[in-house]
Amino acid sequence: MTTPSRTGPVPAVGARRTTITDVARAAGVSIAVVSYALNGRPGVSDRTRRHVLRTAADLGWRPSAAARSLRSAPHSVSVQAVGPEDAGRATAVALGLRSALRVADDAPATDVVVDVAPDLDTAVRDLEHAWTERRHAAFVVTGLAHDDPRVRTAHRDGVPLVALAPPVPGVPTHDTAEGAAVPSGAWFAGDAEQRTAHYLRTLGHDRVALLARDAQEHPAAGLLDALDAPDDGRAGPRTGARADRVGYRTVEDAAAGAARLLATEQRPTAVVVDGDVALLAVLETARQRDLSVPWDLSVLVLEDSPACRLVHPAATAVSRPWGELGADVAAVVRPLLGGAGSAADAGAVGAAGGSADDPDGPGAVARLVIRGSTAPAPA
Amino acid sequence: MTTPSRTGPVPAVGARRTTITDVARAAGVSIAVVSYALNGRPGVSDRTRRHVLRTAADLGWRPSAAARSLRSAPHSVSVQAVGPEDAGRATAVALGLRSALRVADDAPATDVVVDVAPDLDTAVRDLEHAWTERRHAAFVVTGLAHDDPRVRTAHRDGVPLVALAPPVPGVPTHDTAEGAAVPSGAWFAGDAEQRTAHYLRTLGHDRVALLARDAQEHPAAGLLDALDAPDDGRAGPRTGARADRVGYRTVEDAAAGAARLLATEQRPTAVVVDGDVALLAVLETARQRDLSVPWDLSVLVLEDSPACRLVHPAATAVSRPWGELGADVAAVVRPLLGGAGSAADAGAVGAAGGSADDPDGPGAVARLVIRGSTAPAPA
DNA sequence: TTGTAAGCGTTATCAC
DNA sequence: GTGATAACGCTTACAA
Repeated sequence: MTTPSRTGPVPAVGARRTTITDVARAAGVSIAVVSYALNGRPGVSDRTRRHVLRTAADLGWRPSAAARSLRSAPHSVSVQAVGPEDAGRATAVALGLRSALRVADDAPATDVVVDVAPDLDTAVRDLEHAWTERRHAAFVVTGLAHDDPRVRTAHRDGVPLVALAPPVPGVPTHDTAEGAAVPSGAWFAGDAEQRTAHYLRTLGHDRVALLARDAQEHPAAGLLDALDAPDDGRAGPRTGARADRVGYRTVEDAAAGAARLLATEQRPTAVVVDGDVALLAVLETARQRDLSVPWDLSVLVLEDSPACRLVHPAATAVSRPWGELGADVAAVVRPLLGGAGSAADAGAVGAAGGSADDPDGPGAVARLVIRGSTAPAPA
Repeated sequence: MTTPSRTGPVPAVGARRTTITDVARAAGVSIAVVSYALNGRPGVSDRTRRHVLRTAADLGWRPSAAARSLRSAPHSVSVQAVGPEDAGRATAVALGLRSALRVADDAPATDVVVDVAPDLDTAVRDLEHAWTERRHAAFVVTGLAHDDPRVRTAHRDGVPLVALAPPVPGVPTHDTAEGAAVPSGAWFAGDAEQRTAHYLRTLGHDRVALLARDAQEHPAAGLLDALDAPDDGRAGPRTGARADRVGYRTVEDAAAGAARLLATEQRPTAVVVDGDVALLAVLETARQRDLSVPWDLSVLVLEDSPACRLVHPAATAVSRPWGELGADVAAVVRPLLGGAGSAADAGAVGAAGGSADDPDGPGAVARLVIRGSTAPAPA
């Protein structure tokens, strides 16, 4: 496999691109043979195949994404990010997905792109448009808002949507029971909310506050429910801890919300925050009020980050391995890519999704990383 | 312009997509007329045009990106992010660019996608591949590494690359002098480094340390140069402040680096950090050593963020308006989009880029936001 | 003003 | 095992 020139000759600026027709002519075969050889399909002799491959490399041939997806299904996957806050998650998922999708080094490139939408409305339109134009083989979303319109839309139109989120009531999951040919549905990403609620309850916190961005994210909503409900098995005397929610939009909002939260006499014994911004706001406010974390106040973050490890005390956080979740998505998405299987293979998606009715969902689930910012509630 | 159904009928799941052929048949005209009408080109009577547009809307027609870019240039722009750290920047740029690119509400969608690469090598390959496949009309990169291979590659292959970064020595800028038909080159994003260096020098800091990620980013490199050099005009007695550089890769590295930096007797009077992670590391270390910021130690951040406003004291930071820079890119990129002008319009790029030889580059430049973390050097 | 037809680069279905 | 050839959806001469 010694390629004479690294990536083929430099394509001259204005030059027409090399097509399989060029390769066919140069190799002295027909374009059909070239197509077969290039796609690793049977029906070509090994000698011819090698010759064609070599010629293509020499000529610096590269597939045309447009022409390819004109005939067959597209070979790309879109990961959607809603707003700048979502960028980290979407990026991590995209990286995990693309590394899992790569099989050979120079295999028919399945590319993973991130679609970044300013807001949820735009995100919905992006999704509809991209789908009706069949721009991508599959769509991945991560930060599911409460009753997210994207899920409804996708379900209605049959969009191959993979939602990386806790199960959404009323939306079909990837289980075999459903067995739909279209993998639209929600993916379980661990039961971190339940475990978090249980952990806080075990520590004796019964006044818990939630400081989270205004867009109602599901993790937060799930946590509230879990806190309000009595513990699963042993419905002991302790009723659910009462959790209050404070929303914020801007950085200043977050700081103000934290201040308001800690000002009251009946201040919470634990504050759950949705990310870095709220974490820093709470820590700073606590410092100003001479509240010691974790002894006077426990703080728990719903999305782990480098900042959680750098603040003092380091923050207990729910760590969602977005990269690994992205990698898990590869299995669901692969059958949809025009590549090997034809459209008749769509049924196989049900099988791939079937691995998800493992109670823990995909292999990688959210974990609660306990650090120094949480302690038993003050007496 | 009252569209009967909002976005047209729901395309049935397995159904073939509606093509201009369908529209033509339904409207009782030829496909050429439909194409002209849909693209707002002259040569169709107003009556026919309205009829066609209406029919297309009724049928829920959407253009096929693949088919379109098979003939003409693609209508999409790619913004590249290298690694998770770059995600925020790239996302902001993409959002600014796409909002600036949108003219009408349902105009021929130019879409902006983010390509996220795990590392620089992959990024270079991504760029080469996407370009040779003519997947996008233009490519935008933001976090230029020192002597970034992407710039060289793009220059060599004639890739329409817009680099949002300080000027790179040896790489042609978007000035009219160059006048190349291909807008490959670097874009000026303000002289924040010089101003930062000047500011620190003015405050009397002559032992400055830089704590930055190992990938040599240009902002950091530029700052070092600026600090080492004597002040521009008045080359007074004070020689350049000596700046030392400490690199980090992981979060733990950053903390260790901060500790090492502040442990020495001859510790710097000011530390410049490249982002949130390093900022928190330095602040926490300072707190542990009972160093008061800013009186014992000044801290300055090279990339503003919400965290900079939430820590105490709030951190002085260079604020780069990536969203606005992205919007500025729209002017450069527009002529490249297959849309209105033909390939002959390529020369117009020189004109658009010409606005960049305004000494400040694009309209939006980096600013130094002075907050509470910087003060005169201790005596 | 409108219709016809020739591509664009690939894949897939035939014959040979 | 290989070679023609017809799609795919759209743009664009050029003809009517």
